[in-house]
Amino acid sequence: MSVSYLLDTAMYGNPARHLNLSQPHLNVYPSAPYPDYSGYHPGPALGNDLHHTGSSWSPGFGPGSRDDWPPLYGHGTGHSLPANGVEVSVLPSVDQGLLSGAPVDREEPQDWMRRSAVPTNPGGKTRTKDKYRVVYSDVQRLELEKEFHFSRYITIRRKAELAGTLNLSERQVKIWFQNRRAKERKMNKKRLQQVQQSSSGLANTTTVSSSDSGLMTDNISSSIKEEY
DNA sequence: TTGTGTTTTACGACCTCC
DNA sequence: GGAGGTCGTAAAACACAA
Repeated sequence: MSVSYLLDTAMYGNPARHLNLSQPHLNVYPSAPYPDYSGYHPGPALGNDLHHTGSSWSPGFGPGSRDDWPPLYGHGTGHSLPANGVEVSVLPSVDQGLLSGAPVDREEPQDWMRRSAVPTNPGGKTRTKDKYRVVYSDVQRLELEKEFHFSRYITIRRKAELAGTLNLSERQVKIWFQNRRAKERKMNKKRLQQVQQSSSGLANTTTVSSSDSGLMTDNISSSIKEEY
């Protein structure tokens, strides 16, 4: 099980999300599954709880060191994880049907506990040798991907909502979107190069004018856009 | 195992816009 | 000047072949 599976089966099969939100990006779900979401391959140990990442932060990573870090990172959120490692109730604005209806793999409690090894961060720095970065949970990434599908650029309001919902800081959400756009550009570039390589092979046998090749590039670009 | 390549968070530098 | 954008990069996390 992976997020991509969830995106394919649950996310796109349930386009009626955010209907209760005043979001400008409506009716933007593509009919086809998102083709570029291929990266992330969580292993069986990856869970769907929203807390294992948060609990993996030492108090030094909490609000004391970063203003915009959610209280989650300071521990003591008061949440108790159920046996299946998922606490859906922490996603009040998230599509509950998605979370409850999709056949999500549940990791064993010992898995998220194992991944929640709490580092110490006496210096209070953002990056330390102990914990350079956290790994977002499946649910967090799924919701971020869903939002990214809605819009490549998240609004301030939606960013705040998502941050609160996913127990991430707004900064984390912002950076996630930046990284996600970078990933998309990288994939588009790669795809374009592949197509151009194959088309250059054709150019050896058939003469293609420069204007035609430019048109082909435009077509490729438009086709890529249409995929979103 | 382990070595290696890829992906995922996170940041700094720099730029643009308001 | 602050917020947020891209670009480049560091390093952890992960996948996988040998």
